Amino acid sequence: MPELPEVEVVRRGLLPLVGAEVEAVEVLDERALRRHQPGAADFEARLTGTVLGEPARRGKFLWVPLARRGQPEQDALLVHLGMSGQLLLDDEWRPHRHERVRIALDGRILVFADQRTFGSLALDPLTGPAAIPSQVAHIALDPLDPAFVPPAVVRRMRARRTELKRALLDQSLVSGIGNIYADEALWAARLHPRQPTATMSAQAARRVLEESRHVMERALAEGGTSFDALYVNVNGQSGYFSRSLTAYGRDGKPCLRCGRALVRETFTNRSSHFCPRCQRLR
DNA sequence: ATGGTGACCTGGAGGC
DNA sequence: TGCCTCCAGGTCACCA
Repeated sequence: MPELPEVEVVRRGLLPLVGAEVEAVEVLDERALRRHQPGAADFEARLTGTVLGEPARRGKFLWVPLARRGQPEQDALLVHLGMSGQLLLDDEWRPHRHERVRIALDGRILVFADQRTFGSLALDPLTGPAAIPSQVAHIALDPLDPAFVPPAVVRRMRARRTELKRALLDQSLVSGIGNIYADEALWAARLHPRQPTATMSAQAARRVLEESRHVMERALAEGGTSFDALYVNVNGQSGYFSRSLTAYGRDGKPCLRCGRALVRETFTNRSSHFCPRCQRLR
């Protein structure tokens, strides 16, 4: 499932396309444009003829600024991979399972494929001094962003009256963390997923943010995580990182620190995997 | 402000 | 073998 590291791998895979001009766009499944209200015809018409700028990312959102010849960048091609989205870059077109959108640029083909169709492309205006797509404006900085300031996030986190895992998954507090890396970071920081944020120490809050950054940096170094081969990076090569997981999906297996069997609990419609001995409520 | 739930989807796994 | 139900995930809308 694409979380921050996987999205960053895709962003890097798009770098060779900077300066490429979009020659043709074909939307094969309009559900891939759920974030683009005006619809497929508008998307195809407005994307065609643009020149790609340098891809950027915040959290799990990825975007490519678009320029028209002689005009400044005002819009971006926004990409959210959702659960199963892939961007595939090929020298020639070949059919692909779950293919939703095809973009031809400078002799190459960029394919957006997405089995579960939770992902979406969109054309979105760049807004504000930071030139962020409007749909990303409410998304907080992620732990890998150079502008990420841990003490500020610690303050905001402890001011909330909610549970820690809920806070980690709240993209308006800190972005890029999904269910997998949340469980990994909580295990590494020895914190219980249902720890109330209001009663945790500032030190504990700093620790879990640090571990979030660390686990995602490590995943990035290994090329991203994948579980069911749905996730493929921009060149069609599968990233596979699951052997490095210490908590997620390991319920019933021994904790790698203390040996106690990890447990799985469901809340907020999600599974949490944690060690009942190492990760106590405080 | 916060929590809870459902909607959006597909296909793999497991039960019978 | 086949049919059925359940489950996974991220985001957002909506209601309490």
